[in-house]
Amino acid sequence: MPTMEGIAKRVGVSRATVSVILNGRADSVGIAAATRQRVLAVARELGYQANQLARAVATGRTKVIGFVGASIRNEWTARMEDGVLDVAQQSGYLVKAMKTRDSETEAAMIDAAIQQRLAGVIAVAFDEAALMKAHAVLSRHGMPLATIDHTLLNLGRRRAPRIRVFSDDETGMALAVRHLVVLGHRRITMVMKGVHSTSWVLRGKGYRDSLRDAGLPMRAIEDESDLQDAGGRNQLGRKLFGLTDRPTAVICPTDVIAMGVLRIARAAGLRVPEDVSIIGFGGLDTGLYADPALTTVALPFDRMGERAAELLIAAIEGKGRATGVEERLPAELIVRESTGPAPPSNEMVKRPSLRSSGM
Amino acid sequence: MPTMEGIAKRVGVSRATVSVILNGRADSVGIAAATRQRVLAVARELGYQANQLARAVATGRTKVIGFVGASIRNEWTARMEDGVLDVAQQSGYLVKAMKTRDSETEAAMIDAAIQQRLAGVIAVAFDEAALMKAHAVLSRHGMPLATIDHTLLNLGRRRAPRIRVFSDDETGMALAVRHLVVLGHRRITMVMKGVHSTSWVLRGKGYRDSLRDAGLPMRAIEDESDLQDAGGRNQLGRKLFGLTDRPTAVICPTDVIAMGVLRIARAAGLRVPEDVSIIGFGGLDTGLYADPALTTVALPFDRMGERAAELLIAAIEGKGRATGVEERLPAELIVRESTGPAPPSNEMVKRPSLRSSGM
DNA sequence: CTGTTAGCGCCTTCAG
DNA sequence: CTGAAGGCGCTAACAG
Repeated sequence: MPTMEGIAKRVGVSRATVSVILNGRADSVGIAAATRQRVLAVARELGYQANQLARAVATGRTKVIGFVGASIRNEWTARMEDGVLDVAQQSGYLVKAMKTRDSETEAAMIDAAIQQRLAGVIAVAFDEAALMKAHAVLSRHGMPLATIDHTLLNLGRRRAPRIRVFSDDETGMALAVRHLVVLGHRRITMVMKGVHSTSWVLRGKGYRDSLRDAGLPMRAIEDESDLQDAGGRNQLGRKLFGLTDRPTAVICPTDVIAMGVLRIARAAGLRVPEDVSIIGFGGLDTGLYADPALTTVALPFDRMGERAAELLIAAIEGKGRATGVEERLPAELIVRESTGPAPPSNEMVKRPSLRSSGM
Repeated sequence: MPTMEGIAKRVGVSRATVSVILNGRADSVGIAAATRQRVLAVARELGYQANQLARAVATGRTKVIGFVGASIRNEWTARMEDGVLDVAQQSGYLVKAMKTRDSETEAAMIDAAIQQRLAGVIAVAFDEAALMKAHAVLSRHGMPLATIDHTLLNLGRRRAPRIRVFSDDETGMALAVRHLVVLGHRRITMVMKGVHSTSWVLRGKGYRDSLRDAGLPMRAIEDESDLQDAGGRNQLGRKLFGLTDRPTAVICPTDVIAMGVLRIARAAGLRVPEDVSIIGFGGLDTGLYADPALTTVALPFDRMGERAAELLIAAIEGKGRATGVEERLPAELIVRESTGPAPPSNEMVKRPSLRSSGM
């Protein structure tokens, strides 16, 4: 564990000189090239590694940001963190990853972030109350906060403004509807499974508004059954395809639900996309491996992480706007194989065979 | 940004007293309850948060470990990190996540870890040369290293022994074979797609050995085609099901490949599992959403992360064994829907219909 | 029980 | 161009 002190006396200069050289300000201050060479050589020889901790306490700033979210176990959160890591690292920042379970641990992690004197933190999908508190605590310590979520909370822009990055779920859903309309679909239903978050609300709104704009009838099917389970699939299957005017296209609020609907359709003897088109939402990897590969509206998770990090770092380095920054990132339609032209209307009366097993 | 100094003079005691109280050693040292109350009260009132950085430079130790791996974008790496986070946090440790791309960034991240004076680091799937160097550098600074991988490198156990956690892919594969054998399968082939790592070698070995033990003929099909692509699937389809004595079961080295084979089988008009059983390897989430849900050999990614963290922290705190620690974690067979009894032998001659499109 | 002193490794004026 | 001095916030003996 070589220290500047060591290098200094080994070379025969003051440790201040060593400090200047090792921090790259050698020429702005003016150091003899020879001296610099020797110092650098000895540093390398000794395997010197700056103690960033000591440096941080001395300067009062750190190049470390925090990423705190529920669980990296979800593909979307993992992709966000991945994006954060990418830009953080290439900007010379390190990231501390923290996992939360409830608003209690959320608060605990915020405290930890402060104790570590992080330069800023990125919070994903915080509980509203926890978010307010986190913002208050953080801004009190002058630490910028960036969130990746859909909460519309106004946190006040006095001290430290919030940086907010989120996806445009509403327009994304409109993309899905338009895609189907262009393909000739007229009976487009959406499967709903409760409302899990603001983003789900937005997806529902996108569906309704676009359908209205297109002058098409809207039909949302509420369902709470477990699609991992044959019985659950069977139940949704009846609601979905049990009617004579069954939909020619179904929109799902997530890719996982779409995968379930894919199974339901197949079990009902419906071909995808010939008899029915199915479209997911999210753009998760799993849709790539579906049969047929899932058409979906991809959300820019990686990009959201990247932007949050970029904006946060800009704020940390004083290059950002002082007022609150909000950035809505566009969703993108990825057409794969589960959507196709609407079946000719005479075929539309064809009733699917609803077996009670196998679904 | 209240400091101990501030609290001290606010209460009217020395900052040493404050330090003792705030570090919970109040009664082991002996402090008047009244004093303690006041200090604690003021600390809370001021919103005091200890500066862990300063504490670290003073004590020379940190409660921060590093997790460095290729990309959290892969479900397995994400799950490992998730496991690490779980045990680290509940042990009072924080984790710094670092992403590497090549052996160059691997080395850079190791340097960063040292500069941050981390307590230890967990490295995932490092390049062999980088691993050797990392171990050398780290042990030179007295930092324990835990790896999650299959490299058999002997790094010497002198200074800091390596902690190694890995999955038992070989036995896992034996589980898969046994499962199929019990179901009556006799023609079990394995799809190989090059050898990507030591773990793949182990999987192949597990397949061959178990098959030999069962006295069954072995058949591994080498294939490099892209299963995302219909043409690629078609190609593998011919190799797999084009023969008269087509296999009744196929084993895949990964779940993603298994998903592709599922598509191939369906396109060939083969029912799964009635006509052919398909089994994956890995236990990724995507297999859950397959149709039929994929039977697979699940690798304990989360657990691997947990164990690596537990072992590393034990080493950090001096509770671990001084010699190298190796831990092989068992794989687990998860039977879902893609495997079933072997078809009666008279059916085995049935040739699948090989359409050239749709596969 | 409390205060004093020294020091962790580094940074930052400010004289020489 | 270089050295000395003081400080960051906290810990760790060791006296009072």
